[in-house]
Amino acid sequence: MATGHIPEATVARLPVYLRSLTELAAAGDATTSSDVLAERAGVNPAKVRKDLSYLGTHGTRGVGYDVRHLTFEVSRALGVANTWPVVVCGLGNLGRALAKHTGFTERGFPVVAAVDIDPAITGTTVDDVPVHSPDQIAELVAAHGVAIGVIATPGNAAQETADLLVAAGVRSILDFSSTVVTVPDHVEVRTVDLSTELQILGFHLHQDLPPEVGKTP
Amino acid sequence: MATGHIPEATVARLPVYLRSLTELAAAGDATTSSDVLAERAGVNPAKVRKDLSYLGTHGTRGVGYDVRHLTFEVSRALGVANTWPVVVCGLGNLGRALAKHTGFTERGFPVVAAVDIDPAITGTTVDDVPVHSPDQIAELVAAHGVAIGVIATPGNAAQETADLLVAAGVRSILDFSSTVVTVPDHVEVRTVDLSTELQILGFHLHQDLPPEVGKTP
DNA sequence: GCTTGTGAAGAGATTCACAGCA
DNA sequence: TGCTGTGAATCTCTTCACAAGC
Repeated sequence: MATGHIPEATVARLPVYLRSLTELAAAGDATTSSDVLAERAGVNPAKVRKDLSYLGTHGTRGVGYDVRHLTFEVSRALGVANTWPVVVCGLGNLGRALAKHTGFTERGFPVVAAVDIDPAITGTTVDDVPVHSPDQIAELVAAHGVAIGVIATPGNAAQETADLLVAAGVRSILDFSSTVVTVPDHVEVRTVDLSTELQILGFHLHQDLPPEVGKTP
Repeated sequence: MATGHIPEATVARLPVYLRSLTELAAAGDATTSSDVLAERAGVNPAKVRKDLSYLGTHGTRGVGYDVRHLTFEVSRALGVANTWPVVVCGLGNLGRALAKHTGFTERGFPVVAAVDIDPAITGTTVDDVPVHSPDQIAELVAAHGVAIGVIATPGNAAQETADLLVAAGVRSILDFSSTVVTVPDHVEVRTVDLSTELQILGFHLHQDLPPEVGKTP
């Protein structure tokens, strides 16, 4: 199958496959199979094969996939050859951790700047990342070719921050702020809400509990 | 409809609705509608109505939903009345930020302890959260009734940490480690992988680029 | 009037199961 | 023989569209 449209659900799994492939290569494996990849990625083997078929891959029937070649194909599909500079907005506990996180740069997402409203820290650096004031977002985006804005501000500043990022031309936002930000259609937002994740886990813990009495007071 | 099984996709949206309802109540609104909730949650109004119908809600046709009552029903469905103590494993940049994060306690997920392998910090505290060594996980879980383990260790320690948590009786894990951890069926794992999120955004940025030349070298 | 609640249709993702081929 | 690639079946989630009812 030729490289056409790749389903979202598949896109979300490609980074996991890529990581598994890197580990397999490091372990010296030249070939692998959908079973092995599925085991490592924690999914069904048929799903792996279908996912990879969207990339126009060619594994070898009876043998499996060439690790090096598949790594190349997954990498190309994800566009990991590109570097997308990131600006982190909001330097609370989480923002600071994200600004310091070295894994981002390794994967092609260098944190080129941070932004915070506190004048006491603008002008300083956090692990070599310069801290600027929010009204410099447009300049920063232009100067560094920033592609992705990370919002780690308190909830009440999130929309405002998103507006600044969008106005500056950023087309992708990763939002940690526990709020729903509204952006134009051409901007993609992914939300990571840590409290929501815990609440989902809490829901299932709660469900497993014996039924309560007095459900309707 | 009576409170029966609630679809996963719905469960994942309930915390967002709950937050919207809290804001509406704070703003003094006594009633609201699926349109308003949909707007705030960034979803389709029909989805809101269908989601709420799983809770066995009773809005009023022609009027809408009573904010107070709906808040109560969503809260009950999520089980937010419960408190689920959390232990944070791994005190790197991210683990430290999570241990300090005050929003968790506010939502019923107090961080009662942290765990790290570095003997230099065991015995200390991070924002009043005591730091212990990993071999004390079982004790900590038993002593505090820990329900949820957060894994913020480097990838190579994640599985080992998960095993300790599971052995100690933890039934829910929130994994930030960029690895797939394997656990028994009765344990629920949710994975939050920051690099993967960026890679998904990168994929779409890359897709919007003009087609490259030399796709197959 | 206006908004809920819900069958039914539609879209998307997952899984099965087996033909195809090294 | 063994593993891929994929049509078909299935399941899940979303969206439509409208009857029900204040």
